[in-house]
Amino acid sequence: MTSSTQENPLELFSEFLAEHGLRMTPQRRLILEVFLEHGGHLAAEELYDCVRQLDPSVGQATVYRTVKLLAESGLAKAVRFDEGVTRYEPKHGREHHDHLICVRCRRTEEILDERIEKLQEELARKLGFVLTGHKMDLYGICSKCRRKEQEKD
Amino acid sequence: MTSSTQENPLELFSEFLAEHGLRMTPQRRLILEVFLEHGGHLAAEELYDCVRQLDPSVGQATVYRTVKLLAESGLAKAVRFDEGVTRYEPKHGREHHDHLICVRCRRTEEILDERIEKLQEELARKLGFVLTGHKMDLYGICSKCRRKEQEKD
DNA sequence: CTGGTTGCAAATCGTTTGCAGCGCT
DNA sequence: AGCGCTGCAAACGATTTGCAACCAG
Repeated sequence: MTSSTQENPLELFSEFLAEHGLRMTPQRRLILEVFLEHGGHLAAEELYDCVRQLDPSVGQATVYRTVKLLAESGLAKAVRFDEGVTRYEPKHGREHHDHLICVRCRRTEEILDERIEKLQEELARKLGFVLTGHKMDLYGICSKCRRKEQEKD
Repeated sequence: MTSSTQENPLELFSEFLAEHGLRMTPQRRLILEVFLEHGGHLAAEELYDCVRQLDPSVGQATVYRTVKLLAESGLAKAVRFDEGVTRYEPKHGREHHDHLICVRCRRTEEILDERIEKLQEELARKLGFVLTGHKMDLYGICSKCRRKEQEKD
């Protein structure tokens, strides 16, 4: 149970920082905690708002810089939906997944389909590419929002 | 051959404008022409550069505004890769497709796999969503770039 | 004429960066 | 002491908006 993939994120982040000649600080610790606790797809700006409530002295530049480090360390993953902002989701110990987003209420489901993943590989290989990653976002209207719209009619 | 889906884009755009109480202008005509002729995934800024070469009096705000109208009219489709800019591709009369992007040289292939499309529908339906659209970008290294990298070793 | 359209410049949004001071190690 | 870290504010790139002059219907 002490295998490296199950170490806690804080330690992993500290290790990453140390390996790169960087340091763990109270701000970074706090930002990481808030980020992990929230869980969802947080924009840097939103993360900043959350962090500020716990410690108003933290600057937004620090949040932006830290969230980038989290992405580099592999603890966070940057995701971009059809808006103009970069969001981050916790990645440590989590399986790869894609997203199903409700265009009305913005609720987001995580999805995964092995058959699709296989077909993606196959498709890329046929065109001479070696896949390094992919993103797939499905947009639709969730059942709750459809119900709401029917009530209006 | 005069069916509405095969009308030429200029007419379609004029119709769209008229239906919305808007007007066709020389600037809009020029921007549409340049956009269609280029064909690729053009950012508004790049489109502005092209247009400016033909008519330096056109302002960039006009280009940004027009490209948005094109997207609303259905003649263009906004695509966002992993950069920070919105690109537009001609959509009129074109089949839906996804993208396979080389992370080294940024070359982009258009791809389509019916099996994947079907699975996407199925996946969404299972979760109670009605799909309105999707985006799938595959990232990889193309054969040309792989060859280049091997030469360096 | 009227109301949409234009170019310009200023404003905005999300994000990055320069810098002087601070705090680990 | 040295080097990374911080908050601040200014800078940034992409995009949007306010406005007065302009022009299409």
